[in-house]
Amino acid sequence: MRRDLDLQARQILKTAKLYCTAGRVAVLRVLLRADKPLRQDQIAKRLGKKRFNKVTIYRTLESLLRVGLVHKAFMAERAWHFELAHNCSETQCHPHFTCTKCGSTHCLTGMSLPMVKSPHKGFHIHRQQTRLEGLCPACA
Amino acid sequence: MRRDLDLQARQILKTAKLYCTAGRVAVLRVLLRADKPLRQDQIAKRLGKKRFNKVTIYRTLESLLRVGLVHKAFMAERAWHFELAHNCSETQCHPHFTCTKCGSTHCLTGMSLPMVKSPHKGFHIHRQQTRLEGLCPACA
DNA sequence: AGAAAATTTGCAACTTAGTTGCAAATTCGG
DNA sequence: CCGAATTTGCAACTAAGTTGCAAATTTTCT
Ligand SMILES: [Mn+2]
Ligand SMILES: [Mn+2]
Ligand SMILES: [Zn+2]
Ligand SMILES: [Zn+2]
Repeated sequence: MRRDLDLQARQILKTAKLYCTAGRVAVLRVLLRADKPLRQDQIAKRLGKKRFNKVTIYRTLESLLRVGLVHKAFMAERAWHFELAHNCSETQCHPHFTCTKCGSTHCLTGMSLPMVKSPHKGFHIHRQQTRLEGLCPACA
Repeated sequence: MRRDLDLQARQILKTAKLYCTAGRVAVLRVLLRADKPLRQDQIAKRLGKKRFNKVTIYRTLESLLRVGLVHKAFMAERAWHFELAHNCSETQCHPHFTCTKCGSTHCLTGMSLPMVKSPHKGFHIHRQQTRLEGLCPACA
């Protein structure tokens, strides 16, 4: 049902009041299907036939970020990782688990951690993000 | 008491069985005095008179990382940030707070969050790291 | 539909963080 | 002080991300 995905992407873009362009639809489709945060080069690869300039991909992600559809996820690597924000609440993104052995990363959606409460006077915490390290099922 | 700091750095290096070189002592001194994670260029600046090649600084940090004296802290920026690991437990580094208004980052040492427990079967969590966003006392 | 306005795209050139190979310099252990 | 082990600086390189601008596309207006 890729037609479905396409329609979904277009609908999302329309709702966000973003121009519905080929690039945006394609990138959004990739992100809708992704199960973990992706780098721009990974997104490019998954675009397959539909090639876009990397600048375009970055700018597309930027626009999706701007309207809050996408988050930059917090990885230990050099490059940025992007993912849809739809598994995140107002105050926290779901935790990400990275296996220290095989390097794979998993989104731990569905678990919400207790919100940290400000310990030092005067700090107002709006959002929190947690990264976990350890061994994944395959490596344990 | 900069002589003190120097001696402390040398002692630390000796204990870690690392060659006690000018570069390492200098970088370690900077980190010992730092109150937040620093990028290599920030470290370089703080070295002041004592100039070192940036490659040397990166390699120095690498060696400190190798023996666990230093951590890469988790920032939303492009460049890596380093800090001493002495405010971290075996299972978690202290949380870092970044102000969304002024951009300043604060180490929230002294608060230990409850360790996340693995929700999905098979995941073994060894370490966790938390990043907080909000308004700092000055900006609130 | 057709035209004008607004936005996005590709390209090429650029910036910056971090890496690598290698020869010269430094550190350490005896 | 000597020799082996390690670190350093340099120069060249890689890779991620950015910028300006003209051409192409999408949307809006009539
Ligand atoms: Mn995720
Ligand atoms: Mn810290
Ligand atoms: Zn694994
Ligand atoms: Zn602030």
